[in-house]
Amino acid sequence: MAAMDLFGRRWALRILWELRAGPLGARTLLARCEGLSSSVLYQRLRELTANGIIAPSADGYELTRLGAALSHALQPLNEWAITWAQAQELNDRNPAEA
Amino acid sequence: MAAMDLFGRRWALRILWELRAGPLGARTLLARCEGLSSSVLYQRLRELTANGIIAPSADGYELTRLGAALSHALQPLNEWAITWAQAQELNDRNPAEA
DNA sequence: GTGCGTGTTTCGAATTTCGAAACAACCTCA
DNA sequence: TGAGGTTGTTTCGAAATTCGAAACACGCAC
Repeated sequence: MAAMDLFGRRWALRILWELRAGPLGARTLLARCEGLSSSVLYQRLRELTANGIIAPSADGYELTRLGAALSHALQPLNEWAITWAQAQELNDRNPAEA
Repeated sequence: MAAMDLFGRRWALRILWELRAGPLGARTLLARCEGLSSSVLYQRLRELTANGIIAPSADGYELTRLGAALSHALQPLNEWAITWAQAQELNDRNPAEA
């Protein structure tokens, strides 16, 4: 349940998503997440670090072993999101068949 | 990306989690999610309904076909959370080997 | 030293969430 | 009929979170 609390915070999932391919610096993360403010970014970075999911490295922040496993666990969610987006498009075009 | 926005809201994932086994009424959801306030619950229920993930039924709120697929997609995340919780326990007991 | 690119913190304003109370609709039992 | 219980839902002020922009610190090239 603690996981739901951790990820039920704005930008937490998104930050993990951006880090899945490799380490990124703080300002790069800010640039990639449009609408994310630096104050919240550093709050999330602290939380994720404290929970052993990411860690600071020479190239910025990177996923730990746990974080990498999480990234894999998030893959099905990503695939679902794609089919979900398609369903949304259909609904927008033809709201009748809800 | 819209999915991250939807789930990056407090209690959204938890509500889905509680509905995975079958329909639940609003007051039951409130009882199961300690700390969730009714105002936020109904906000989430509206959002999830608008996005075609849940739907009101005779027995309360239930997952739609899309919602059920999402529930499956969340399974790996749940498994990860278990190993994560174990790692957290270890760290609490022996913070040295971070 | 000056200028630039980072990492990070600070702070007031805007938004979100909490918490509790309330209203409405139903059902049951006298 | 109506008094009491259960559930669904809305409202509203207070507390917490997030935004947005500015600032400080540090290293590096010129």
